[in-house]
Amino acid sequence: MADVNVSTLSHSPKDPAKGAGKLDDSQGNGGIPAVELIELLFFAYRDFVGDADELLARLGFGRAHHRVVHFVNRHPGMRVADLLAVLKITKQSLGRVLRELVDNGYIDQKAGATDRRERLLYVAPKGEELARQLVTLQTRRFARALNECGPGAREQRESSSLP
Amino acid sequence: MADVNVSTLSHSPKDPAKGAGKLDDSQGNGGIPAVELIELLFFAYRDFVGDADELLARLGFGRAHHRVVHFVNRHPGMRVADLLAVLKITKQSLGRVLRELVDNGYIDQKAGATDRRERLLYVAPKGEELARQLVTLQTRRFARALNECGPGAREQRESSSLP
DNA sequence: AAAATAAGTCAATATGGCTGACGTAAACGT
DNA sequence: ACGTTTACGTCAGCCATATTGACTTATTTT
Repeated sequence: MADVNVSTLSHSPKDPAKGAGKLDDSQGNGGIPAVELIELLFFAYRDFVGDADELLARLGFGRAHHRVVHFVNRHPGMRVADLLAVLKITKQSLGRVLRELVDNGYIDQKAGATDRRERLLYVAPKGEELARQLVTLQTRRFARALNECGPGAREQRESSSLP
Repeated sequence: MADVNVSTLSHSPKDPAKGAGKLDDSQGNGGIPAVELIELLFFAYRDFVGDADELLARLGFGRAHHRVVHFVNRHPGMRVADLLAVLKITKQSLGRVLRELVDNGYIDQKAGATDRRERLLYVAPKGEELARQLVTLQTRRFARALNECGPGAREQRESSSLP
């Protein structure tokens, strides 16, 4: 499950990067074609989030719950509006997820001190523990990914996994 | 729409990184806490894919179509099985998306030369043009993101957008 | 000839987004 | 003090994308 692979497809007659355009290297990315960065981001996100998915599924949660727990853990006392702005989803979408987390004791809500319309969000102990486990999982994957990106990683990648 | 922001939330009483664990720095990530990398990946993916979504929506397509066009463009002649392995979805999920792309003339299928059960995938001219446009969009965003990550970017980020 | 493989398909289901409409409580403005 | 705005919640319905399971068709392998 660790295959952040890009280049080794069994049947690839021609391949040569096509007219894809490179990034202006003045910013210091090592002249990597943009297309490769794009793919890298796709694979990173796919694998990265996959690990956590398994743990979450056992609790009956999904990625949406993950994101909420994560950000509330990182920014205790944030308002619902803040969370909406960060996630860039609608309040209706958030609503379901947030309610489940509150009902199951992962997130606590408190009315704001100065403005009592606000519902400030905090992780309950249960939620903090979950956040910790998720971060651990993802940190491990990051460590593995960075290992593979060390010196000589490129050659390694060229000749690994996939079909 | 360029806000890859993390740290500036209006109501954040306490914040101090909590017990999150840093990556072993032996791999040369600048000692950035893992949690920040995790968030960075989330924001990157969210914004990154958002640009393309608009263009795709106008064609009646979604992210799934994007991924297919992208990978087929990158690896012409790949088999359906290869695509499934790369995307890590089921053939039923791929089926619908692929059919739409073929029906609308973005993707061509040819029976394999040696094994005629295989349906080798190629982008049609229409598909190549779409892929080109999408890469251009994403490359632009990458360029912008890298700009913001240049020297001094950290301080900039601390004092920008969000609510 | 039989078995395995590549692909396609039907059907049912779940998740996580969305829009639109509406309700409630609290704060703000004039 | 009253009307407006804000923060949040919720009902209802829609859509895109993913899932599992069962089955078909063609073709290759054994």
